[in-house]
Amino acid sequence: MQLSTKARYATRAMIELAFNYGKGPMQLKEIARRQDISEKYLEQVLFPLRTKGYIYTQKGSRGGYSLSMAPEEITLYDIIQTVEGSLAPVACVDNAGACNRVDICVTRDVWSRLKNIVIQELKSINLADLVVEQERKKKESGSNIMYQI
Amino acid sequence: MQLSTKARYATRAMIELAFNYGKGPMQLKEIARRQDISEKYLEQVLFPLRTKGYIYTQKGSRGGYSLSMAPEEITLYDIIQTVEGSLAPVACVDNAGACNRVDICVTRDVWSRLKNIVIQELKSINLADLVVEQERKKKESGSNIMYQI
DNA sequence: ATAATTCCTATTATTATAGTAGTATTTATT
DNA sequence: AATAAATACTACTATAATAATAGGAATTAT
Ligand code: FES
Ligand code: FES
Repeated sequence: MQLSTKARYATRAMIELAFNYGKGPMQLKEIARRQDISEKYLEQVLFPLRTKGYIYTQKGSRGGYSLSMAPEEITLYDIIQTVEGSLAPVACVDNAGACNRVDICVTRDVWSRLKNIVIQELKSINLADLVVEQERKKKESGSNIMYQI
Repeated sequence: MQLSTKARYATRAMIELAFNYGKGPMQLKEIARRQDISEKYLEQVLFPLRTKGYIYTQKGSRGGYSLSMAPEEITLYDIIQTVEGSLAPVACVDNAGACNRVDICVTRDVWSRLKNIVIQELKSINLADLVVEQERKKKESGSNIMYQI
């Protein structure tokens, strides 16, 4: 039940973009540097977020990444689901064909509920929430240090 | 966020033992056969459940496995936590030293809540619940077939 | 004594994750 | 038009975790 680093990297990068929202494109190199993530790997991690339309990329010189909608509109669920795929703890929750006796299985209902409550929780948090919370923590801790997550 | 087969095998085996509760020891071979799990692998999977005291094993001829407490007293959390270890989606939730800026991290709180709601859900279901539900499903489906999960 | 069982340890195989590398394409700037 | 700086794309490699297999030691009812 561990979250993949892919999901964590994507979340961290998206928070960077949320901080940068409205300020033009931010380069991959910069995101990777600030978050201490391999550039090439981050590139692959972010790719599906682009195809799903959460981020907009501008190619060429002075290009970069930016959110393609307001931070309020992007939830943690959107991000994690996009890079991790389904949040079902077992395959048959999404695809009944994956197990051979789904009609009589007692745990499937449990896994299904589990999936739902996780989704619900992740949907309840958007990037704007995280930015606000980040600012609050920064102020509270008196630290002006670059954040890292 | 996939559940390991280890966790699923353990759950299935424990449900078998719950069905067999009060009827003496049940052999590993029998559990493995009914659930179509490799004997040798299941042996390893069940081992920690014994050391944690959820199951009692009798060695030697006519030996076998049995629950060491009533099915009501064993929750899915007990089983899964025992074989999978912590349910924290990221390491720093259990061990603040795992990340370097836990004081200022905004997602850590999210992961922590996620862990808690999953635990709460898994704790709410015990083996007796599953046995009852299994019987109900069997009756409802009119099927007398050996169950499989 | 024997047969049937769990206990223990080591090894291997398989899969998924994480990371690296190199080239192609696009675009702002000069 | 040339150049430099960026993303896009594809392929490969390394690492780690999971799943499975194997064989013998210890125990116990018969
Ligand atoms: S039917 Fe898939 S876990 Fe039971
Ligand atoms: S401190 Fe561990 S995820 Fe942020």
